Amino acid sequence: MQKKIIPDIVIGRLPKYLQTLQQIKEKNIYTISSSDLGEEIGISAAQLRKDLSYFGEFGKQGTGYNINILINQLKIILKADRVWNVIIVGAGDLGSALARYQDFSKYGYNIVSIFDTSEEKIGKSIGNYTIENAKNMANKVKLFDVKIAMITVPVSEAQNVVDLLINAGVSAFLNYAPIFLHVPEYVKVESIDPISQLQHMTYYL
Amino acid sequence: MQKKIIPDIVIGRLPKYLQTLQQIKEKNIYTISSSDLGEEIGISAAQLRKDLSYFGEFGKQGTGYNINILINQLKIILKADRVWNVIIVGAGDLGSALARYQDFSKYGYNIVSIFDTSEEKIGKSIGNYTIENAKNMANKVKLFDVKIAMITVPVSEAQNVVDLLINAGVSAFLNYAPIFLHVPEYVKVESIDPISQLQHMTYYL
DNA sequence: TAGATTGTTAATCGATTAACAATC
DNA sequence: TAGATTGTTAATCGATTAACAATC
Repeated sequence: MQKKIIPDIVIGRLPKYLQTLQQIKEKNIYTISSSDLGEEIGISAAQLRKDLSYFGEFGKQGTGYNINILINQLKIILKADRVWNVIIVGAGDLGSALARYQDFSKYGYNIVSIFDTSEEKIGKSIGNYTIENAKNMANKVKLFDVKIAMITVPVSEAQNVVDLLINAGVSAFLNYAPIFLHVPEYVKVESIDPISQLQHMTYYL
Repeated sequence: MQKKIIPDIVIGRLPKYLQTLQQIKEKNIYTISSSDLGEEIGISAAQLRKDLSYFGEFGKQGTGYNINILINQLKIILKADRVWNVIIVGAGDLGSALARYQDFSKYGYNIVSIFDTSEEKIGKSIGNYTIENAKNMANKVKLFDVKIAMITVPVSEAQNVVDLLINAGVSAFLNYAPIFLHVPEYVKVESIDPISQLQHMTYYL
């Protein structure tokens, strides 16, 4: 029996739902309708209900959605109900800022190591971490069953690093290098490129 | 006569085209076909040609696109052919990393100031900047005709900061706070939220 | 019960792709 | 010239929305 395929665009919206629900929960609100939640997220009520309906029936007619239940369900769906080991590759300004960023562990993304190739940087400490030699990446990945890597190396290195890590078993990349990464179909890449986002906006200015 | 409206999803792809073309140019290649460029970007040749055709006829049958010409055209379209003044609000780890990031000015985004409210931080220097008192934001925005702000303040402050800056004349926000910002229709917001991107990927793991 | 709101269907809207005449 | 590749049209595919019976 084939598993019903859920559009990736729907999956991409779920984290926003989860995030917003968690913020609403802080205000001691227990229940919310699709139209109120939609407004908070900037999405139509119909789309919200449709998106959620791919995964089950989480609401109640007349009252809406129980916030705690929906939060828990979304966490399960997104596999955000567990801890993932993550590495950072590249200990420049950005990699260092990421290593110090507290929210990753708060949301279950446990940073195990930060790597660099520079002799000058290896051994130095950043926050709670000591910069490790990039030569040990593959070992560490296998040892800690790391499936997720954040890439903050220069464009010229990015594809090589990614190829190496895929071989070692990594299958999800948060990519900060402004380059399109070529990866096998089963590997996921999400890119962060502020320059592109700025250019997207300046078009309209 | 009404201006033909170009889908926002098309605008969002143009920066990637520009970026990739600039990287190809470095290899001293002068001409590229839509299928070769498409492959490099991870997009179909048809879509690439369709996207570009919204703005003009930039290619030549038989040979493809002249890379220099296309780069220049894309820069004009995206208004990336000029210098924009930008401010950073929030001088935490992330704001500081952004202030040190060299590529913004390289691509025409001139950071004029970084602001914070913390007495401890005001007056301290980060890279080439001295952290300024957030109370002076509106003045600075007007003085330097700032249209773009990068927001790295806590979630609890983000909406207030944005409201204040919109009043001062800012109309484009690169938002690093994990919250949906409510803004008037003419204001653009692009958000960067690594946690959401990680959750998007862990769904598939 | 009456009002509110869900989950879902069908209609609409929009984006992507295949195909090809035009032409470099 | 012959081969390659564009720009564009029409067909297809997919996503969003409107509407409403079901029901809390």
